Amino acid sequence: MTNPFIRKLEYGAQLSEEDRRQLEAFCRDPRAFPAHVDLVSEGDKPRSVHLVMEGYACRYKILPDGRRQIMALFVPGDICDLHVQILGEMDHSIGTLTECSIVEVGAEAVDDLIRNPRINRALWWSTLVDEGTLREWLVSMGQRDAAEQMAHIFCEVYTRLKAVGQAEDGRFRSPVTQEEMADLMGLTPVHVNRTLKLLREQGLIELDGKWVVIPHFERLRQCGGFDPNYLHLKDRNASKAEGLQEVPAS
Amino acid sequence: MTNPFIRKLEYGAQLSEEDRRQLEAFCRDPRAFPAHVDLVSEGDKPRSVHLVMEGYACRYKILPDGRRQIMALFVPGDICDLHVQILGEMDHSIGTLTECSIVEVGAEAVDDLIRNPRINRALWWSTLVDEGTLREWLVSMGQRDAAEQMAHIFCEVYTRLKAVGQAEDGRFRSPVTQEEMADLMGLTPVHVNRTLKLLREQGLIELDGKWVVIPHFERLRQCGGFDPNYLHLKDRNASKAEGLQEVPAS
DNA sequence: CGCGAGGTTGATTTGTGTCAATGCACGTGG
DNA sequence: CCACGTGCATTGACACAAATCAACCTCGCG
Repeated sequence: MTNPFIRKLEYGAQLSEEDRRQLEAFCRDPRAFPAHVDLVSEGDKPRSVHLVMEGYACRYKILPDGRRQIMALFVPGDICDLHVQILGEMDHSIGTLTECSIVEVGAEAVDDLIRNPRINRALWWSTLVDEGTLREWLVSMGQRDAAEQMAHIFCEVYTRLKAVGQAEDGRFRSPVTQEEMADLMGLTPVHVNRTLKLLREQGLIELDGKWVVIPHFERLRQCGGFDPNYLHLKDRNASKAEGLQEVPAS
Repeated sequence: MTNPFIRKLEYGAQLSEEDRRQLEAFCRDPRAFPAHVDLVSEGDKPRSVHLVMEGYACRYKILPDGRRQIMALFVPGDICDLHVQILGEMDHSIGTLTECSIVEVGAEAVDDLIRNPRINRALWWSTLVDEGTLREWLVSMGQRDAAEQMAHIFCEVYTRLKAVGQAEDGRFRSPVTQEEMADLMGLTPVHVNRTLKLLREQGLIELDGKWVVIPHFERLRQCGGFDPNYLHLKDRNASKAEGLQEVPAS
């Protein structure tokens, strides 16, 4: 099982072999995108739905004066805009950060998935986790200083990547520039650089080319005050008990 | 029509008389809560769903060292935790800010609503708007300085209250303390006080007891860079065309 | 080999936090 | 009816984190 989408959804519901086949079919035919291009732009009428299979993408907004805020990071297995067709127009943009392999499908294909109650439950789960992640980012921006925030986000990204088999033990690829990290954390590139240096000096992270190395996760976790509960990755067993129970259409 | 829940959902879908009766029945039996009590606490297993009919409530998180971040503000018509039963445990708390009148119902009652395709669409719409609001708050915390952020949030609250008939022309009740505003904006109470003073000096707002007065909305809007598109309050006519079209179960 | 994007560093400014004192309104009990 | 306490708002002096400005460095690539 190397399909990150299926791996991710397994955390949200107990899937059958048949469910997995259905999801596999859904992911057939990903398309390659270069780095730094928009998949959807603010103001667009939403049409297709995007699922990241490889690479990193993000959700962002640009203010009239050019300031940019990244509001979500998408890693393999993440769906960017499930259900957004309900809204008349996009209030933000979605773009790639790196080269990406992306499944782009129409609303009908999503509807097919959603008719499967276990998959529906899993997709709802992923929507709620996305919201929880956004909330945690808000907490980081509001209450944590730059070092805490950076440690927190490294912990989160590592945990999310690990969950879908996209991180090695204690290290993950991060071809993200410091300027992009700045847009993500609401800081200046200069301060991102200094903060990275600080974390390096404290031995909390190491940067090895395009890899981020976490020599001692527990120390980094503590620095950022990271508590993975908001990712809800441990619920699978809890939901196994009621895993076959139908989630009401919603 | 004074029911704020129905007024709000009218923005998300074209409702029939029958739909309104169903929603009205759903809201029967609100319960009074005092100010500053939790409706749901972090770590709880989620059970009931909460709908605010009167007063203000909020979603918040407290860090181990006591810092608090408010992540969402609920005004009359807002549902706090639709669908959260899917998750094993709450990753945040929900509490009242003022005295509140709140409808508290089990998941089954929500399922009944959701079987109605127009109401289902409207609830999806409200979920997406909540997410959009959260994203906009992230932008505020990341990119806007204290004055911009405060102007922005006043514009948002005024617009949301106006949409459900809970604000008068150019003024709304705000029995929120400066300390709560601080938790909401990620600032200190002292700085909130100074920022309020600044906005007052610039004639952008006036404080009259428990009322916030906006003498000239356009000026405040411009100060905060507020663009109401993320509230998606203008979509009703757009969706009227396809208003009766069934939203697929999801 | 030279150019450019991204990374690094230092000096300085600015916005916000911190600490501490004061004011003011309201409610309660003597 | 007054005295007091309590919660919230206000203000000032000062500390500190992050922004800003500017220079320089490094490395990959044409």
